[in-house]
Amino acid sequence: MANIRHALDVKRDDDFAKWYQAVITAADLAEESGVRGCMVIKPWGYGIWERVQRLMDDRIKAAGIQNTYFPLFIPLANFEREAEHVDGFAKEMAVVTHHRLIANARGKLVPDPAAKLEEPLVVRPTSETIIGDAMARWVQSWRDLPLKINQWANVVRWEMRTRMFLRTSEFLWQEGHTAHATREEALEETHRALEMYRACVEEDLAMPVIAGEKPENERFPGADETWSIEAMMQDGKALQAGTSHYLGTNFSEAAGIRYQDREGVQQLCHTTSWGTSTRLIGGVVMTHGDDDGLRVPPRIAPHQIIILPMLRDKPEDEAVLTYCEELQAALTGLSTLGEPVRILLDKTPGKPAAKRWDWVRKGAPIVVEIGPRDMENGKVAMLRRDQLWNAENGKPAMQFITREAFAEGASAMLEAIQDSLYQEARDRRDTNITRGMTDWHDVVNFYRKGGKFPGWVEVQWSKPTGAALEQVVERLKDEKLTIRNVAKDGEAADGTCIFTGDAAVERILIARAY
RNA sequence: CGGGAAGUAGCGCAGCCUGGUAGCGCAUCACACUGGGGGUGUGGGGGUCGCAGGUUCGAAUCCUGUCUUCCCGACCA
Repeated sequence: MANIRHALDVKRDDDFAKWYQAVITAADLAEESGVRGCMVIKPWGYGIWERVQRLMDDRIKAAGIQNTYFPLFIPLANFEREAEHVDGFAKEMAVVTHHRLIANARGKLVPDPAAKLEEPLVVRPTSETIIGDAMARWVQSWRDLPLKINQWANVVRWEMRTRMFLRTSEFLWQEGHTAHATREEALEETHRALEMYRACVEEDLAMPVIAGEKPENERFPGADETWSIEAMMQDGKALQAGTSHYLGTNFSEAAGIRYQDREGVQQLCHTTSWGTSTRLIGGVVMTHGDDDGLRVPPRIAPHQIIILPMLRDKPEDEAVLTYCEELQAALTGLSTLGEPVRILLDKTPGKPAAKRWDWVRKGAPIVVEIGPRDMENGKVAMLRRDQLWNAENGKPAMQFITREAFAEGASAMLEAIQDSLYQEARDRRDTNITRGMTDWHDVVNFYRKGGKFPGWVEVQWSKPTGAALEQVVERLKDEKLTIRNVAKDGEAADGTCIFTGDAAVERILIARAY
């Protein structure tokens, strides 16, 4: 195989964490802000987020859920009403205690002691408690149910250790909140949201996931059930890509969300909440990125086709540009993956070759380069991001095809790229879930000598609770392992528990995780 | 929050030990050459050395504090 000069100087195999940072910089997704754990999301990164938002929002609305907006600040007292919830979040909340600054003796601005808030305000880490208040006001009768709302917002969680996109102090997300008359209805909604996430992440982000229920110790604070979608990153670790919670009547009791049923009796609502965040972008990087930067699945690419005129400050430039504009016109109005194709004619000044590598690093699905000779021959030079290299000569696998043929095939090609990115990720995941281990020592050895890509292990267990579960969690923790979830469509248990030796009741996925 | 490392030009780094007011590669700018393509040459531009104090005639360099980042833990949708 020929020597390839990759667009990044860090390789995934050499240092995955460093590579991840390099992709974010090279693809111009985001940068550090100087504020602890907070990032600036740059146009290409935010453009991808806007696509994710758009596709997710369409699905949310299609499910009959309405968007709302609730305040950033939540009275501290709201959190005190649900014991488990406050336990879960107390250690990571940003609190506003003053509303004015004043210059001190040294001329420094400090919070004005006279402007101390009677009751501190918490910067929302999640909005169950304030939305619960609204639900209590809005729900009176069985006729008001179900109540289904969503909001797109920023939230703040004061994490000890942050990582761009994966765990930032402030992040962007959507949080859905619903209230129902019955447990059955609320559970149905919990599963509907989970399935919506699975579909969006697999179909739109081309990121295969396992949907399933979290064990008791991994539940959202205050939830009766927590379900998640888990994705396998290219280093074999798991990323929780979305969660959906059945909250029982816990938050209804805390906030007084009650309705009068048909018999005139007061009943507590059953509520749900579910969320996905900008963490998904980190997942896209670690799922589809390669040694040349990012590869953006066409459905979430802000631009799917980049037309790059090879301008050289020569008289024929104008004709080349016209030829490019004709191509753009021929492509405009084409539909791909159910939407109008998104094309960018990149006329920005700069050396064409340098611009090409910028787009490669950003991960635009298709780049077409057009120079004077292409124009003469009626052709385009096309580069597919998912088939970047010619392995024989180590050069970019440029394809020269007629402009008409490109325009005709562009839509199908984008669909093929979307599909191939998904298939590649799914194959990697499927071949890296190891099943059938029945002895805990085998799992320990597997991860201790597992090399760079141990992947996940599926084992059977007896679903212990309480202290017995704590023991299991400790054993896992010693190996830096976590239980991801119990796959919803997984096989039934038919053996013994790998931890206790009792009869197994279900199969769990074990992995190292982000 | 504990242990470790680091912060010097857009990116990656050297200089620090043995204080004497900054340097390299890539990127960038100008010009020339080149022209199926991340090219070549010449010449430029850009940095209050994270921030704040201190020691000193003099601090990127030594000391203290602080903020930020990365790695390992603990914690964590």
